[in-house]
Amino acid sequence: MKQGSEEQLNSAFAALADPVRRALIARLSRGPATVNELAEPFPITKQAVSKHIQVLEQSGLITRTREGQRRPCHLDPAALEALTSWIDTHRLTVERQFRSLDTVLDTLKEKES
Amino acid sequence: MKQGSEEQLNSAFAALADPVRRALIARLSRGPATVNELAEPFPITKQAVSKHIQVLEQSGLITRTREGQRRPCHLDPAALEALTSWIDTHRLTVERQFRSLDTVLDTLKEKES
DNA sequence: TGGATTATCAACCGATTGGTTGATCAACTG
DNA sequence: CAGTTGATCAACCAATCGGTTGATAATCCA
Repeated sequence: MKQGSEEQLNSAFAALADPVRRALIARLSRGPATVNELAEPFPITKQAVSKHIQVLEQSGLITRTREGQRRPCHLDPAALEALTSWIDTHRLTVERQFRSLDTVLDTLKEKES
Repeated sequence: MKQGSEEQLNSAFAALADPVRRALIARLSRGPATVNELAEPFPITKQAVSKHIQVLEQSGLITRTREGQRRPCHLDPAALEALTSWIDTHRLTVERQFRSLDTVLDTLKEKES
């Protein structure tokens, strides 16, 4: 599932945009689980959940192993970290920019008095 | 644009899933800009960019002010922070879980020897 | 072997998305 | 005032999305 980092961000953010998939992530953060286990709490078909899981897998947010007929899902913290990293870069940039604007305003105020 | 926090996450993550909108975010992190300024680098129509901006505004990631006929856009760092907060919660949970699994494995290994 | 369990594939459907063109609105400027 | 500029609205289109049902594959178990 190799992708450019741009496509990684596309698919990972898109994956998180769905509340069902976010609930799956939340569940998997507490430990691996199979499709049936993951599907159980939802009022939709197992096929629909299976599709959601494939979306998560393709985005790199989860990985899957084989255990006989089961395919347990595991959350990948590194993939999550890549997202916070992108967001934080820009958040910090804008916050820095705000702070330097504050400094300018403070300086002007000082000159007034 | 009041929404439940669930819908906030839906729309904010969906907003970040598009590379054009992420580029707009990146641009706005370096300071406010108008629609025309934002649209200039893109090979799509100004109307399309205007739609992207409306998506970003609805998601709460940006806010807009009035300056005569211009509508400058401003990036909201708090909205970004809400996203990293959600992601980090689950990332930390799964990392904690990994560490405790490691501990169990180490304990087993010790018993072996 | 044959039946249950786990999971996916395939085809389809309605809604949403990202883009277009053309018209319109609102505010500045001569 | 008329013309230009900044931005949006409206209608449309192809592609994607989230869901369904039904069939199929693969593994386990008795």
